[in-house]
Amino acid sequence: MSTRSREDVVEAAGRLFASRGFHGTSMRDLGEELGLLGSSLYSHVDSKEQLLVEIIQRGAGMFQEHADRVAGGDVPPSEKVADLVRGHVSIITSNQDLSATFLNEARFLPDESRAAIVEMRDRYEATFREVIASGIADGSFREQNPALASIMVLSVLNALTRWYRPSGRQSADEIGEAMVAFVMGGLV
Amino acid sequence: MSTRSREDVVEAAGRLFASRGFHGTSMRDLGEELGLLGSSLYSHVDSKEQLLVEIIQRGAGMFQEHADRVAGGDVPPSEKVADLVRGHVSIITSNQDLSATFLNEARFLPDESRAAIVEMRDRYEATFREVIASGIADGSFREQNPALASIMVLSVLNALTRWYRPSGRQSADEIGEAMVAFVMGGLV
DNA sequence: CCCAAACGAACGATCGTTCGTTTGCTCTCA
DNA sequence: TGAGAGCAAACGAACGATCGTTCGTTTGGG
Repeated sequence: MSTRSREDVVEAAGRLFASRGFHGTSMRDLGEELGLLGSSLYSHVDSKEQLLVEIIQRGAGMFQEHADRVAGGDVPPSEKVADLVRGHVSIITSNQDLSATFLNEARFLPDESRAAIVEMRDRYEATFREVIASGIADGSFREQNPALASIMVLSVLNALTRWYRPSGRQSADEIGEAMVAFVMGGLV
Repeated sequence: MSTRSREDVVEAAGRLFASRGFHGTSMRDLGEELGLLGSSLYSHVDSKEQLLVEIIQRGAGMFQEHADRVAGGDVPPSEKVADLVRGHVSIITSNQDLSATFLNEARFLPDESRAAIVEMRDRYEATFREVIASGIADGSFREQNPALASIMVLSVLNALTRWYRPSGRQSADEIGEAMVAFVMGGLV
């Protein structure tokens, strides 16, 4: 029997936390997923909480980088919104467990790490809000509350973690384009 | 010290399941919320699982009735979509804990009751899908995949359980109208 | 005085985690 | 080439805590 890496453990934890929830997953469950005893996981990891923190930090980091890249670009606001949507869909569809755990289990983080994650999430949402506000200012979008608009856009995107299956009828790209169309229509 | 009713227990359970999750809430937590010991809850309730089943069945029932009422109405599809949206927003904003538990914790139901709930949820989504399909057929909405469109609409609505606070800046009605506008724009 | 409600001790199961031991691969050197 | 040392990985028993739940007892309002 071959040996597992720390990365294997993190990946399996992401899978189980995403499908059964953090509190619904025991270390023995996680061990079984890897063909190990629960106690053997402590050769790779300090604690169950550390696993949650690490997974969620990775998730938050992916979205953060994406938002910063798009926000820094030199294109009109409506195009930035489309890019934000496409990138968000791409991140979720190609990192489903990480994204689902980040979006659904962050409330179970220990206090110290939760604050940092909440701040990253707020910054991410602020990027959407500001881009939408610019689009309203330059007339690309109709007059509306940018905070509420950004929440609705993110709602469409984040729900992907709940229903997307790679084996589904439409490809990730097709879904991305459908979401761009829906969101742009909702904003104009 | 006054006495608690079974209804008090169900309501408190909805509140805790919504905020801490089913597996994150112990019977002793729930007792404490009511000023009781965990064991005292069994004067009102058979099991923790029964509480989850009852809360989720109530939630599912509310959405079900709403969809059936709107679907049976004699108005054009685009108006039905607006009514579906308004009613959905109203249900969530006035039954937040019930809705959140229904939408987020249904995966932890015991197998027997989960099947029935999944079927109700599928029927509810089918109502949205069929109304949207009618709207496409009569030219109110642009050509598009009705299944994907209904998922996106419901994504906007269901995310309400995650961010709506009665003390927030906009009233439930204002949010409802903003969502009608966003969704109708996304569909046309 | 009755009876539902609440108590509080206790049950077996499972939780996250620790720790001494065993396993089996890799590297070294005769 | 092969014996053996070193070491990370995995084991498995065990820890105290907490889980959902049971049950005999106490309590207090109608």
